[in-house]
Amino acid sequence: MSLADSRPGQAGPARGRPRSEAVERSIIEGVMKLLEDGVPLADISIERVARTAGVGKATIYRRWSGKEELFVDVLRATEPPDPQLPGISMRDDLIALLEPLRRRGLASRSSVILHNVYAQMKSSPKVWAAYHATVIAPRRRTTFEVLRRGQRDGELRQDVDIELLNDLFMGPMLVRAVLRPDAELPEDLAAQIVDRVLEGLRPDQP
Amino acid sequence: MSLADSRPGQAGPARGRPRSEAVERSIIEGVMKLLEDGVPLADISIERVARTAGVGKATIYRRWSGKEELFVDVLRATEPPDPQLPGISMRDDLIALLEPLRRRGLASRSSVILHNVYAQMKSSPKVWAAYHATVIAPRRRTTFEVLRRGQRDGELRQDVDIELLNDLFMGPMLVRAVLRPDAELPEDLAAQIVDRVLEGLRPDQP
Amino acid sequence: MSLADSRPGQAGPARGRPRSEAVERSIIEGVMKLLEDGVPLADISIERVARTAGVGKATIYRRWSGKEELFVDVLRATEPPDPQLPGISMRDDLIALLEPLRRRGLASRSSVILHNVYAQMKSSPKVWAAYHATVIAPRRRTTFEVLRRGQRDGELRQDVDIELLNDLFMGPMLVRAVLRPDAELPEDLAAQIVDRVLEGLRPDQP
Amino acid sequence: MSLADSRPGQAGPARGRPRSEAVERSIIEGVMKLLEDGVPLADISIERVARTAGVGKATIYRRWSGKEELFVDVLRATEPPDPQLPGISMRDDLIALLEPLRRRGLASRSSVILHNVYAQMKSSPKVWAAYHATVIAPRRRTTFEVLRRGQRDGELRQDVDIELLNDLFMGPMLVRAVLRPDAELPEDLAAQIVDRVLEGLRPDQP
DNA sequence: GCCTAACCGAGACGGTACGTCACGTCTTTTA
DNA sequence: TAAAAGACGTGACGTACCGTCTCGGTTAGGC
Repeated sequence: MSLADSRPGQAGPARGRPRSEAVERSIIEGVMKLLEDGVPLADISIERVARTAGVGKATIYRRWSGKEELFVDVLRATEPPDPQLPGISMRDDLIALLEPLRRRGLASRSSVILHNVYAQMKSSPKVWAAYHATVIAPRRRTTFEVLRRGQRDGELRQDVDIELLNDLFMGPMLVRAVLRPDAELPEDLAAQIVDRVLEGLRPDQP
Repeated sequence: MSLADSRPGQAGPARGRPRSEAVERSIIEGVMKLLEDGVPLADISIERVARTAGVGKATIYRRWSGKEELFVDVLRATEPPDPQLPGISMRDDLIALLEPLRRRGLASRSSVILHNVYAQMKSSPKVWAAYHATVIAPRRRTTFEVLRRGQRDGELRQDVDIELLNDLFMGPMLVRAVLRPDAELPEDLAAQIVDRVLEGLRPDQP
Repeated sequence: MSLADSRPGQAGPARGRPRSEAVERSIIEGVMKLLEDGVPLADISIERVARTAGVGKATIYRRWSGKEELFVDVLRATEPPDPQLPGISMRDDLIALLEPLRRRGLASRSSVILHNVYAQMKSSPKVWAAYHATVIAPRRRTTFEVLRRGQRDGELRQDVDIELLNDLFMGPMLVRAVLRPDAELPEDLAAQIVDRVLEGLRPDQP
Repeated sequence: MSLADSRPGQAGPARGRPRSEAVERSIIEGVMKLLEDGVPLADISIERVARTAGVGKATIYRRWSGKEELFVDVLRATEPPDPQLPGISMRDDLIALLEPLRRRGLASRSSVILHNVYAQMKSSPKVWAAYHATVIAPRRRTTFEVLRRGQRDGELRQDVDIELLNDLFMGPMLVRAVLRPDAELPEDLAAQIVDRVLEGLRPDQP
C-alpha cells in the first residue's frame, strides 16, 4: 500500500533486524510537524527530517527513494477516508462525495500540507502518477458510477456528458483550493454546487 | 509591471550604467528554453539559467530576489493577452474569456511552463500573491462584470450567486489543467461549459 | 599536532564514519603539487585545491577553517626535521642548526612553497602565531640552549647578549630568503656566518 | 617615479581633461586609513578602496593595473627618506643606515602597513622586483659603499666578505620585523649590532 | 566661447571564488 | 542486519570582487 516497502528483492523470511514501524511513523509524523509549524516545503530537507525524527538519513533512504516519494506517503496519511455514500439519491451521494473536499479546505493541518505538498508533487510526473492512481482516479470513478446510476434511475438526463459534469462538480472546490485558498467555504457549499449544476438537467426538462 | 525593477531606493535620474533590457529578455527566454527542452523544474537552478542565458549570476540576482520571483515573470511572459470581448451577448463574452485557457492547455510551450512553474510558485505565498493580484484577480473581475451585465440585460437570472457561477465556468478548465493534464480539450469545450452552466438559468425559467 | 583536528567538541569514542587520513594527505599533496607547478599562491583557491585533490570543498572546510590554516599545515609538511646536534662543540651545533635553512633555500620544492606561503601566512596574526609557536619558537629555544651551553663550557664570552647573537646567526639566512631569494648560497655559508660572528667572542679575547 | 602614470602611449601634449592629482592622493590615503583602522589586507578590495576614497573603480584601474601595483605606491609613501650619512666614521654611517629600520619597526602606522603589504607584495614577482629595484637595492648599494670606504680608510679588515657583512647588519632588524614583530627594539639596537659585528674585524686584529 | 577629448562617479556586466548546505552514498560502531 | 552517526564527492546557494564596459556629467586645453 505505502510506497515505503522497497526491501531489496527476496522471498524468504526477513533476515537480520526487522525494520521498526515506529521509526516509519516517526518520520512521517516529523514531516507533518514541520509542515504544521509553518516551515516552507522548500526548507524541508531529508537531512532536516532525519534530525527532527531523530533518525539516520540512511534509514529514510532505506524506505523511500527520495523526498517526493516520502511526501506522497505523507499526503496519503492526511487523506480523509473514502466517504460513505448514503446510496438513496444521486444528489445526496454527490454531496457526500464533495463534502470531504470542503472540509479539508477548512482544516488547517490538512490544508497547509495539501497546499504545499500537492504543488510540489506535481513537478514529478512519476510521483504524481502514483498519487493520481491511488487517490484521484478512484474518486473520479466513484463519481462516474454515481452519475450513471442517476441516469439509470431517472434522476439525470441521458444526453449529458458525464465527464464534463464531473468537472463541474469538482471545479469550484478546486478553484477555491488552488486559486483562492483564503476563500470562505459556506457549510452548504457542496449542496449549492450540486443543485446549481443539476438545475435544468432533470429528465423531465427540455 | 514586471517584478524585475528592484533598483535600490532612489528617485533621481538613473546613475551609472543602465540595466540592459536585452539581458532581461535573454534570461526569461533562457528559462523558457530549458522548460521546453523538458528539463524538470527542480533541475533548473539559477546557476544553470545563468549558463544558459550566458549571463552572470549576479545579473539575475540584481533583478529578482530568487528563483520564484523570476518564475513569476516567466509565467507572466507566457500569459495570453487579455481577450477582446465581443460585447454582444453574455454567452459569447464568457466563451471569449474561457477560450484562452483552453488554448493554453494545448500549446506545448505554455503548457509545460504552466504545469510546472504554476505548481512551484504556489509554495511561496508572497510570490503567489503577486501573480494572483496581477493575473488572476483582474480576470475574475472581468468575468464578474460580464455576469452582472448579463443580469442587467436580462440574459441571466437575478438570484444566482455570481461567485459560484464564476467558479463553475473556470472549474473544468482548472480540473483538466491541474488534475488531468493529459485530458483532451475539444474545440467547443468553452461553449460546452458555458451552455451547460447557463442551462436553466435564463430569467424566463422557474 | 596538525591543525586539522577540529572535530566538534565531544569526548566519547568517535561516532559515525571516521575521517579519512588518506584524504587529508591528498589535500596537502594537492596544494604542494600546485605550488611546484608554479601556480601563484593567489591563484590557489580552495575550489581549485578540491579539484586537484579530487575532493569536495566541504571535506576541506571540515578540517581547516580557511585557506591560511590549510597553508600552515602545508608549510609544516615541508619543514625539515629538527636537526641532530653533534653535541661536541658549540660551533658545530650552531652550524648544524643553520644548515637546514640553507638547504631549504636551495630545494626548489620547499623554496617555492616557502617563499609564497610564508609571506601569505604573515597577514593572519592567528595563523602566524600557530606557526611561530610550533616551528619558530622551538628552534629559537634550541639555539639559546646551545649558546648557553657554550658559555658554560667556556666556548663563548659570558657578557654577550644571547638574543642578539641568535639574530645575527639567523639574520643572513633570512635576508637571503626574504630580500634576495635569488642569492647564491655557498656550501659553507653556515660555517662562514658562525665563524664571522664568533670571531672575537671567545672568552680569551678582550 | 610613481607607478601611477600608465597613460596610454602617445607623444603629443596631453589632450582632454588631465588626471586629478587630488584623486590620486585620496586613493592612497584611503588605503592607509583602512590599514590603520586594522582592516586585514586580504579584506581590502579595490571596490572597498573606491568606496572609501569616494572614487569610481575605473579611476583606480586607470592609474594602477591591480591591487599589488597600488600597494607598491602605498608602501613607497610610507618609506622613510634616505638617511643622511654623517660621513665621519664607518661605524656612525652604518648606525645611521640601520636606525631608520629600527624606527619604522616602532611606528604603528608604518609598521602595520609594512607588515601586511610587504608580505603580500612578495607573492607577485614583478611587483616585488619594482620595489626591490627602487627601495631595497639602493640601500644595499649605499651600505656596500660605506663598507668599502671603511676598508679603504683602515676601519675594516680587507679580507671580510662585504656581502655577508651587509647581511649581518641587516639580519637582526629583519628577524625582528619578520619573525618577532612584537620584539622590543632598544634605543641603541643599531649601535649594538654594528659594534657586535665589527668586534674583532678591525684591521689591527689577527 | 565653443569643441572635443579625456576625466570623473556610478554602477551594470560576465566571471570566479567564497563558505554553507543538502543531496544520496558510504563506512563505522552499537544493538 | 538494522540503526544512528557522520564522512564523502557533488553541486547549488546567495554574496562579494574581479576587471571591463557603458552611462550622464565635468573640466580642461586648442581653435
